[in-house]
Amino acid sequence: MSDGRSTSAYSGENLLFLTDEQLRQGIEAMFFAYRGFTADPDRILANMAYGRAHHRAIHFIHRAPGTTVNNLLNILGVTKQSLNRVLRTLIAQGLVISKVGKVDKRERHLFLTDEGSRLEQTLSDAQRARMRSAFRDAGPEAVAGFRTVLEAMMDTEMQRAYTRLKESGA
Amino acid sequence: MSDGRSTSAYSGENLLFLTDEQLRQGIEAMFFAYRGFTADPDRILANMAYGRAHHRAIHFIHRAPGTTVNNLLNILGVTKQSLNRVLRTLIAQGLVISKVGKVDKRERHLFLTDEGSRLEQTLSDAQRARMRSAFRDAGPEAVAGFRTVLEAMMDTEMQRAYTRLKESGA
DNA sequence: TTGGAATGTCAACAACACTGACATATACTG
DNA sequence: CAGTATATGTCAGTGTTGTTGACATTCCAA
Repeated sequence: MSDGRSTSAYSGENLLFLTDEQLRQGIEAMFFAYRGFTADPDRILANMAYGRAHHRAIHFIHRAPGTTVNNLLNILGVTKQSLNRVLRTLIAQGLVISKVGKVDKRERHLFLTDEGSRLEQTLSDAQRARMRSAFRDAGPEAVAGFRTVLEAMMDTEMQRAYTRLKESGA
Repeated sequence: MSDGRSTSAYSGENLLFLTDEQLRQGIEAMFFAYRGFTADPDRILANMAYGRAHHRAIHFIHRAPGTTVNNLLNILGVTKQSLNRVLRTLIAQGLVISKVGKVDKRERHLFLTDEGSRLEQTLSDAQRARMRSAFRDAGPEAVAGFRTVLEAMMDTEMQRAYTRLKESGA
C-alpha cells in the first residue's frame, strides 16, 4: 500500500494519475502553493500588530456579517480562548464590533467597522490579485478542477461550511 | 499564458470565473482544504513529541536524501535557527543522520534512518490516502487543473523548487 | 593568510495554538 | 421557580514554530 506504484496496475481505466509519485507531487504542490497563498497578506500584516489569525477572523466576519462567536469558532476550527485573544485585540483597536443578540442575548454578533472593512479590503485585494493571476493563467477548466479537488480534500464538516458560505455569497 | 490555451476561444471570452466572488470561493476552498490536507499527519504527530515542522523536514529529506541543510532551508523557507531546532531533535531521537560532506566538508548531508523512514512512511501514507481519495473522486482532468492552478499560485522560486523535485522523482 | 561561506548554538521573543478551570449572563425545561 | 444547559469571556500555564541578533567553528578559495 505504501510502496511504489501500487495504486495503478488496473486494466481498463487509466489510473496513472493515482500513482504514489503523482500523489506526492500533489502534496508538494499543495505545500508550496499554500505558502504563496498566504505570502501577500502576511507581508502586509507583518508591519502591523496583527497576524494570520486576525486576517482569518476579519475575512469571515466580512463574509458573514453578524455571525456569532460560536459560528466563527466552528468555521475557524480553533478554541474559543484562541479566537478570543484575536477578537479582543480587534475590538479594542476598533476594527470589529460585537453586538448583543436581540433574540438570544447570550450571543454576540460580530461586524467589521469601517476601519475593519478597509483592512479587510487591503488584505483580500492582495490575496485576490494572486488568485486572479493564477486563475487567469490556468484558465476556467483548470479552475473548475482545482475547486473540485480541493472540495474533495476537505473534511465533511468543512465541506458543509464551505458550501454554506458559497451559497450565501452571490 | 503557456500556450494557446484560451479554451473558450471566442471573442468576448467568458471571464465569469474571475469575478471577485469566484476568487473568494477559491480562497476559502484553499483555506478549508489545507486544513484537511494537514489534519491526518497532525493527528498522528499529536501523540508524539513532533509537530508539522518535523513532518516537513522528514518529508523533504526522504524525497531528496543527502540534501544539505542549506538546500532544505531554501525549500522550507524558514530560518536556519528554526530548522536547526527541528533537526536537532530528529537527530537526537535517531530519526535523521547528518553526514559531513565529502567534497565540501562544511556541508552536512541529511538522511533518514530506518526509524525515520518508518515515521515518514506512516505520515505520508495518511496524507496520500486523503489525496488519493480526493484525486479519485475528482478524476484525472480535475487533478490536472488542480495542479495547474497550484503551480500558478506559487512564488517563482518555489515553482523552480517544485519543478526540480518533480523532475528528480519518478 | 585572510575573507567569506556553511553550519551550529545560545538567548530572547512573538504569534498562535492547546488544556483546564472558573465566572457570568441568559435560556430552556421539568 | 429550581435546576441545567448554552454562549461567551477570562486567567493561567504550556507547546510548537517562527523570528532577530550575536557569536563560534570549520573550511574553501583567492
